Amino acid sequence: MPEAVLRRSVAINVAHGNAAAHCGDCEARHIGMCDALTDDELGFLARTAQRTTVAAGKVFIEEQESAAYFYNINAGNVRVFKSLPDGRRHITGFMGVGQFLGLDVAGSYAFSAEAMGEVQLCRFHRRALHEVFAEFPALERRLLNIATHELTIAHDQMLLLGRKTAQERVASFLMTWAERNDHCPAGGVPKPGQKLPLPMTRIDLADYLGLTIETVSRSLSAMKRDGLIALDHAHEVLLLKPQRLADIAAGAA
Amino acid sequence: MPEAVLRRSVAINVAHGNAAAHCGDCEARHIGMCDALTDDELGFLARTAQRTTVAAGKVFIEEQESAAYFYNINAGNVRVFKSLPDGRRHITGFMGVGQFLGLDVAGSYAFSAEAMGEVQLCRFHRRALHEVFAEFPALERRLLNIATHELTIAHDQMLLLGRKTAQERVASFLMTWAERNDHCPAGGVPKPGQKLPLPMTRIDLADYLGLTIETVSRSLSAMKRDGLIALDHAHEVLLLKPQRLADIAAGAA
DNA sequence: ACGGCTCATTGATCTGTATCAAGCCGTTGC
DNA sequence: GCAACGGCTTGATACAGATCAATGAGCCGT
Repeated sequence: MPEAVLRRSVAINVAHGNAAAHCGDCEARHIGMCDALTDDELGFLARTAQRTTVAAGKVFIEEQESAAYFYNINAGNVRVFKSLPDGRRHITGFMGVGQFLGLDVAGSYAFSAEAMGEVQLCRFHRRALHEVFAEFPALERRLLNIATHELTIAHDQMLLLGRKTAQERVASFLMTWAERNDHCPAGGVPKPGQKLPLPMTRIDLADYLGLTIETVSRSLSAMKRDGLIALDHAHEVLLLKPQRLADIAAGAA
Repeated sequence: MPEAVLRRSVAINVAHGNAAAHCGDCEARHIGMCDALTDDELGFLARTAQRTTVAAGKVFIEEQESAAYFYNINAGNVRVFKSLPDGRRHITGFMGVGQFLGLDVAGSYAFSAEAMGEVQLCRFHRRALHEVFAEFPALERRLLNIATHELTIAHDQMLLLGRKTAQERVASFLMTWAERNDHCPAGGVPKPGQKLPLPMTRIDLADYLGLTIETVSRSLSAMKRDGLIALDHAHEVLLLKPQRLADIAAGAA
């Protein structure tokens, strides 16, 4: 079963319970920023947090709006994007369970965020979070680590967007997505035949990789033709030659 | 006089003095991370810092090398870049006085850094810096703000690389570079006729914007032909119609 | 089972930028 | 002063990926 789908159903279950005040029971606890905190600290945090549910397709953060909240994703996936006036769009990332939204913000949001399916969020008032920082410096340390890690990812993506070919971009995406979904043994390459769910549309992929849907589709088809992947359903690939894909992703000459 | 040149000569002067132990006198004090610190804190910091000089063209951080140091730039400019095995290069940023190098690091550097001219650096052992954090949480807060700001810049650059045309990329660069050089009144547009120094080569610009040198050159020539800029020397532009340039940069339809 | 969506694939053609190729200009060294 | 070099511009051509255009494959509602 694709992990993303599993996550979504868990999320819906939780939504029916009344978990709002219990960060200790939060299904995202061990993944995101809350990992660094003790139960005491979580209790404090819970008082400043609100649970919200966002319907599929809803844009719940709009670029330019004044940035009142930070968010932590408890369930579901979110696309984070920026747009140009004529409608061109670029997706800066797909954020999943445990990930943090609203880090790169000063005053007003520099991005929009849209729920890919139904999404469960933990929402913090920005001001309240600063009080939490004062109380628990560990959280701030944790956020610095997260920001630093996202910066590295962003720089990798710049290399991809600035200098990689279409095939290299798609191969790179498959590798990082496999890693995100825990399909890579510690820094290595996924095992041959690994099944990989692609919850996003081709439009999402194109907007993430700086390509068009047709080029994404053609790149995947070419990989299929070359026996690198199998692609029976549009939203699921089998990584037949992961090492070869990793080499292409790395731009091996 | 172009600001970058001025900065460089200041740097050289300082290098001849013995400023190594006196962060309070540091010419970069009010610009970078040290801004958040008191004199006491600076004294503590000075004990863990080393001044170094790097010759023009020297690559002083190599991607993949284990990341022993953080750096603060006291004088000069640095290009930060990533490379692919076949030599393709992408410049993730041009770093100047007061800026911090080595933020997006875990274990080994994810980027290389090269001195564009002679560069003066303040070098901190990573471990020592963590001790400083423990002593002065303000520094950590400051670094989170810096990382967060860099993340915003990185996301803007992704939009540029993924979705903007060559002209839009060059116009965007001119606008952000003007802002970096304090040529923009508080969030506005530079005044018409503003002189802007371009200390980097066309190759640098191309590698920063995901283009080739020829395309950068042609884009600049087109802007010149259209009366948007004047370009008498290769390393200096006059922004004749900054508002129009800003519109192009923003992707105005 | 069927019509009507939306999304993905595939094919034909076009185009923005890359690549290839001179020439030019400013600087350095003799 | 002049040759030689490196970096920039300009022109001619090529090509990767965009755009335009069908067609196909799921999927939902009835």
